[in-house]
Amino acid sequence: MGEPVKRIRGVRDILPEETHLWRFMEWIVHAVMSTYGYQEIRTPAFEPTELFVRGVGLETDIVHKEMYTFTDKGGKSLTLKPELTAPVVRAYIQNHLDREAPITRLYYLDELYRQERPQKGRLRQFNQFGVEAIGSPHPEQDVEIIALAYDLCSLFVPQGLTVRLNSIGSPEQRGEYLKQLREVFQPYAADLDQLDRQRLKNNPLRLFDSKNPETQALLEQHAPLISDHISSEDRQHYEEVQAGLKALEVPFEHDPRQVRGLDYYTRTTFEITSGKLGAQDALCGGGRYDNLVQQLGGPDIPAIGFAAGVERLLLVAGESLKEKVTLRKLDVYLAVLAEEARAPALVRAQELRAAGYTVILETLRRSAKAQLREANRSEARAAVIMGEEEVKKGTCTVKRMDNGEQEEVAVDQLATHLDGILHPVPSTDK
RNA sequence: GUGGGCGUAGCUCAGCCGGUUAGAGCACCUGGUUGUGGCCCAGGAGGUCGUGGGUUCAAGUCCCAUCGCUCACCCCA
Repeated sequence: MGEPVKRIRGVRDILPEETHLWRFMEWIVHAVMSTYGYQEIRTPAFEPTELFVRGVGLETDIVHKEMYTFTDKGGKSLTLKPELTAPVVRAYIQNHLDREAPITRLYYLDELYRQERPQKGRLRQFNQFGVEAIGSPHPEQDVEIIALAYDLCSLFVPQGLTVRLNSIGSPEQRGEYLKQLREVFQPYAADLDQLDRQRLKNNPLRLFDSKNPETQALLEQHAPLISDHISSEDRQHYEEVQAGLKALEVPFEHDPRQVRGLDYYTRTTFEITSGKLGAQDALCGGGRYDNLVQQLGGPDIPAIGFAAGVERLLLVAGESLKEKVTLRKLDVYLAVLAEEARAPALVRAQELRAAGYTVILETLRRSAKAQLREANRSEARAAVIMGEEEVKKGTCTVKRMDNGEQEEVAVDQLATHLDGILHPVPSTDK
């Protein structure tokens, strides 16, 4: 036989005890998205590698070291999608959605792949839902997107969410800001640890991500804040976003140190974090990307979007979600006690299913005791028992699993009888 | 790629300063009922102690290596 084949690192099996939570979450996402007028888009699992290099940015870690890239038989470099904004924008451009309407509201619920070292809240294959609103440059669009993200996350995690908001302005001003940041920090370069010295050299914005308390203290004292160095238009935009969120009573905090890892962001960036999640505390992240559509060869159209991590939300929602989501109980366990009952039992099972009952049929030829135990274990509301006698008489024995009462009924009365047991007249119990 | 923690039954875990046939709880199976569940009682099955090497009279236990899982760093949802 040989060794069993094992699951590869960083991926997960989602077993029946959990799949119903996934279905619940997916259902909610579809429902809420449609109340906001967003429509679902599905893109391929893989794309030309170039899409991510151009869209996400060559300098980012995602492109740099996390992509599953392979060469197909034609020698073309393909990549399993590590994020969804670039593919959605590609699809938007390729299908000329910009010519259908001046604004396009898309959402997705999809699977991504990144070759990282797994840890809590981070897998190599994972799911995100998110939206891309392509067309509007105005702050009310930002507000709507953030409100939508907050709405959706709150439905799963009602407590302890924080919305962190920042504006990183436009690329033109950013160059100037980075220069300043570098200059201010240069004198302290020798005090930084190796990693932060690298950051100072390559991408000083990343210094804000440092977990080194000394670096954080230096930042506190000396670093200029990016939100103080944006253009007056950008500032105006940011203020209107904040005003809009206040009007909607979406709680948020201005986080001047928030810098996001993807190259395409402009102006508004935001994050929803949980605190109960360990080191990977972001449930949701997003922002405006006014230049991406053009950068990927489309028209000059502004856009904004977000993505939320399904696994992370489930991790935080966990137990409380399990209490909320109940499974439909099994109606009937069909026990077969004699050889001559096997064929008629198959027929009964199909009839009951056609009538809308959930039915499990015994196929292991076990003893009566074992079958009833199985009925109990599977939490069936009733056991329908068919043996020698019943077949002879054209009846079935129906046993209620809650109180043990049983009664023999004619085959043509079976559905009616079950109906009386399983759907009792509504009483005070809920 | 780097660092820490952990690998003993299907699951959760005991197993002392190395010492005799490696344990418990849960789950599973059988019986206590000619064809009747839960609770109880009796019994049963299930283990290359992650793997390989070393030290020793003797290794689940000590040492080395290796693989796996996990948390964290980097970075992100």
